[in-house]
Amino acid sequence: MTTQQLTRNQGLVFDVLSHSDGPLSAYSILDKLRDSGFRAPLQVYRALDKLLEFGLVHRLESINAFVACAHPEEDCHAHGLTAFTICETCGKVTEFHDHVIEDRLKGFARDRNFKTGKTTIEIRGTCAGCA
Amino acid sequence: MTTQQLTRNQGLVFDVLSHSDGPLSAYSILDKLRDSGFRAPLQVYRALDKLLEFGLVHRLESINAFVACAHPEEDCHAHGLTAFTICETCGKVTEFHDHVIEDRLKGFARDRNFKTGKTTIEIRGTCAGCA
DNA sequence: GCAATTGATGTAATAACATTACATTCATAT
DNA sequence: ATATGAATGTAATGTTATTACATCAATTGC
Ligand SMILES: [Zn+2]
Ligand SMILES: [Zn+2]
Ligand SMILES: [Zn+2]
Ligand SMILES: [Zn+2]
Repeated sequence: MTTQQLTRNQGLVFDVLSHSDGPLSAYSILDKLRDSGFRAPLQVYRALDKLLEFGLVHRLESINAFVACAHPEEDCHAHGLTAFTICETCGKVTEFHDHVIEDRLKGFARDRNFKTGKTTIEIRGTCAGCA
Repeated sequence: MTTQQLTRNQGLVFDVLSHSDGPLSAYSILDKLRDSGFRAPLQVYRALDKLLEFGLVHRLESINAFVACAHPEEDCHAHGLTAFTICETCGKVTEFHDHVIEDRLKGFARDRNFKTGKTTIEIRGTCAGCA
């Protein structure tokens, strides 16, 4: 999936997210898109659902916010597990992939016959710049 | 912290959570405590804040719910990082601790001078019983 | 062409989750 | 007894997310 074949609403939402320097809530995305004709939360949530599906956007569960993928040109899903650091001071989000952690979690799930769906790894704290 | 020195509201909330077979939202805890005199969400949230602080309860960020710690007699905070599997079918939650993952995340944070606060690891999927 | 299907959109209403603000009560330490 | 800090009661509000229903657009099969 590339950014080319997005619908208008999906493209607008992705554009807002990828030009933001931090994660945004669905409602702040909505506010930024009022001038583009957005009127209701559902317009944002529907676009986000698709962007998440395409791997162009990530949802940060611990702060109820959304962030553009750090490498949307690749298929982020293909990287396997994605983990994040989230600075609680400046909002900066860093995305990373760790195969050791991934294997470890896979092993734990396999040992217990737990069928893994989506996995969340989020570290909240303070980034180097804000320390 | 043991369960002895809890206030009335904290004790009631902990009791509801520890007798539940799955995680509960703050509002469903509230509903279960109406007969005990609870009237407002804040009564639940305040008790939960303390129970989280004491390490008697965990918050599941990805489902906006709370669960009693699997080993409240020990100090769960002392175990370091806590990770969860969450069955999306039956709601069953399993808590586990993995030092390899913990060290790996610590290393990542240290390398980037990221000061770690709270870390969330949650695997949503299907448990063995529901497969 | 034209119905049928599917995916996307617009809009309103509502549900679910969480916090702010302020007054009061309780425990306990001086 | 009184000052302090912790806990509580209550109402109002703020924030996040979904349901329901109507409409529109692109695609497919005939
Ligand atoms: Zn990504
Ligand atoms: Zn920062
Ligand atoms: Zn625990
Ligand atoms: Zn299950």
